[in-house]
Parts: sequence; C-alpha cells; structure tokens
Amino acid sequence: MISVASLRSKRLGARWFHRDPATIARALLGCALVHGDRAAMIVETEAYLGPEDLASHARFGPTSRTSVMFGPGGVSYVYLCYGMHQMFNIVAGRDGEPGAVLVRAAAPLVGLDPDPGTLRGPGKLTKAMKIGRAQDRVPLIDDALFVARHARPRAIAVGPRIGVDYARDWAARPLRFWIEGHASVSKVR
DNA sequence: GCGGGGATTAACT
DNA sequence: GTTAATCCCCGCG
Repeated sequence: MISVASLRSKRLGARWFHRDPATIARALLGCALVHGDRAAMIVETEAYLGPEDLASHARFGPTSRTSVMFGPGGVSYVYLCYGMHQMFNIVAGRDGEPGAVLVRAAAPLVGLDPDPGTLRGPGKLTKAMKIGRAQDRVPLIDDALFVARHARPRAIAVGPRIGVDYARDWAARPLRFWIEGHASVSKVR
C-alpha cells in the first residue's frame, strides 16, 4: 500500500542530486514526486545543462530567475511559461555546476485523479500537484515537497527534447528520457 | 522603461 | 496543421 508516509521514509538526500543533469534525469524515472498529500511517479524528464546548452535557461549566465540553477542540486526551480503554465524543475549538479531537470510527466499515485492523463505534460503536472511559484527554490529536503525512491523502470527510452527548436544543434541532443510505453508519457517519439 | 519571445495546452479548421 | 490565451523575464538603451 502506497502512502505519503511510506514514501517519506525513502526520501532522496541532497547529495543524490549532486551529479550531472542527464544522469539525474534518467535516474528520476520511476521515483515518486511528493507535494503535501499528493504523490506521483515520474515517467518523463529532460536535462538542461549549463551556458553552452542553447536550450537551457542557463545560457544567459546567472540571472535573477535562473541563478538557482548555478547552485547545488536538490533544490526546486519553478518558473512561468507562456504566461500561464508553471514548469517544475530540480536543480542538478554540485555548487557552481549549472543544470536542471524538467519533470515533464508523471503517473498518479496518491491523492490524485487516477486517470493516466492527469499529469501528462509539464503544465498539467504542476497544476495537478498544486506546485507553483511558492514552491520555487525549495530544497527538496522538505517535509511537504520531496522525491523518494519508488519503482525501477523496466525500459527507458531516450530522444530529443520537446519545444526547443530554437536551440540549433542542441535541439537534437538526446536529453529527454521517458519510461518506454508508459501511458502517462506526454509524447511518443 | 520597452519590446519580444517562450522547456504549453486545448480548441479550433 | 493553426492559433489564442497570457505574463514574467531578459536584453538593450
């Protein structure tokens, strides 16, 4: 029986996130994202690297919005996109190594509509999980917002990131990860 | 200050 | 395939 209480005991520590974004993005698949009394299994992620990555918010260097990406991993980064959708990211890497992982889709576990489409897509995910700007820059060693070990995916697929065609050659890099065949993944190859 | 664009979504034709 | 909704942030002056 899955519960928020049982997930809390399997929480990932800050150091777990002190690796490169692509490694974290892959390792997050199958983990549980918990906010308050809601929990969902992460099924799709994207890695965003440092200033060299033309798709990453870090490409302009640290700014008022993105400086959190340049700090230590294990901290949330939430921003508004297209004026209406919140995007939930987890900072990855050690202090001074910029990068983050966008959580693009998840499957309902606790306290959510069980329809697999409920958290399919980054904007829908934050809406369903009630994650917003109040959850920006929160260290995930938090009683209300954290990530926990949960399941180990059977097969993982890799491909180009979504919606970053402006990033020239970086748009084609294989930095999107998803659980092969899972019904809650936002788009298929 | 001002102007432009975006890590999206749903509802169109 | 196309488009509207909607607003904060960034770059420039």
